[in-house]
Amino acid sequence: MSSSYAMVSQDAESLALQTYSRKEKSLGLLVSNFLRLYNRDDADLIGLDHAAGKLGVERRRIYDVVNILESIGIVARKGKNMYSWKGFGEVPRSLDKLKEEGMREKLCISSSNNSDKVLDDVEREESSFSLTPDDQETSSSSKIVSFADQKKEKSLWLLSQNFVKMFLCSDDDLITLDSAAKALLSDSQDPVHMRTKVRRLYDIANVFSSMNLIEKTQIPETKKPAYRWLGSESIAETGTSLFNSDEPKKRVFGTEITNLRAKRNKTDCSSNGKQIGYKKHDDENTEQESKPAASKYVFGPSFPTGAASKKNENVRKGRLQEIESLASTYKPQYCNKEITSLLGHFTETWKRWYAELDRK
DNA sequence: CCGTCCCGCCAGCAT
DNA sequence: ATGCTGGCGGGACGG
Repeated sequence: MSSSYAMVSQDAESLALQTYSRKEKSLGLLVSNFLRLYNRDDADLIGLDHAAGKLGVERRRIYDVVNILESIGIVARKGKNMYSWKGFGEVPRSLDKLKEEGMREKLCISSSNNSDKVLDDVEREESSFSLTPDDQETSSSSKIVSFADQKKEKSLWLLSQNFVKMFLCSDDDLITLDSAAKALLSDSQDPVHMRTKVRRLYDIANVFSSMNLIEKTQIPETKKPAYRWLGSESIAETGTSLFNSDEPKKRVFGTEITNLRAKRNKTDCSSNGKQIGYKKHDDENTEQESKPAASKYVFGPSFPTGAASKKNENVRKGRLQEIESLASTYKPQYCNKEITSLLGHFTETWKRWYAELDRK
């Protein structure tokens, strides 16, 4: 049935498929793009749908990003579907607070030691920031007395903060996700819970890594992967690196890629009734592959949204369009050093893909 | 084989 | 009921 597709691009298709890498859709990458998207000027509000569309990912992923970023004050929830951009400048403040809290709670863990039962958890008190001046709220119903917060006991937001606290309060700057999970689970080392916790920690660690807040390394002896705290200076770097450029022309990123418009539909992408109306500029690619650095925006979703792993995929040959959109997406103009290096490995894939394109 | 971790189901709460 | 959130863990991917 869905096999023979007399098309020369058939090979390109498979190549694209084999070129595809999970890394292209990693949370870390998503966050990088997210940050880049909203760090411009005093970016104001962040609409979840807007972000999802712009970044080419499903809504669900935006929640992950936003929850983690909120844990260190980069964004703040404004309301339904809406977050506000606070910026990196807010991070040091948040970190200080977190450190203070952490010290107070003495939630730090020790490196591989029988832990004393630390009844961490959150108390039903506190947790009311409400700071954030400006806020033109109608000054009414703005005090969430925070009751029944038992739900967020497991929130990514809290986990993220606790993870940060560990770095801020621990004497040892190398922390493994296992130790973190163990510490955050108090003591019950139930393998199942541990596993789940670690899974979440991976997400958080990836996000912070992509922000250069922490760095992945490994413990000299054990060789076990661990994370090292880098601090907010690194973040500042990321944030200030584009202090001048601002936007030469308000031409944001034409990332209109296969936007999964439908809410939570699943599988296949049926009709992508969108013709990618990319900016203008010819930029017919075919030579940018010689410039590894400055890889800018990374496309989020893989081409055939669901064809990659689902069964009922109908090979659409609308790839051409996507290719074009991707080409227009690639705009070598911003050169963030750290991000560039961060995306170094990714750039390879990028280039290879272009090479393939060219061949075709 | 195992460390990572993407994906999206679906429970809970809000509207 | 519809829509927004976001735990949670199956199982695919990469080394």
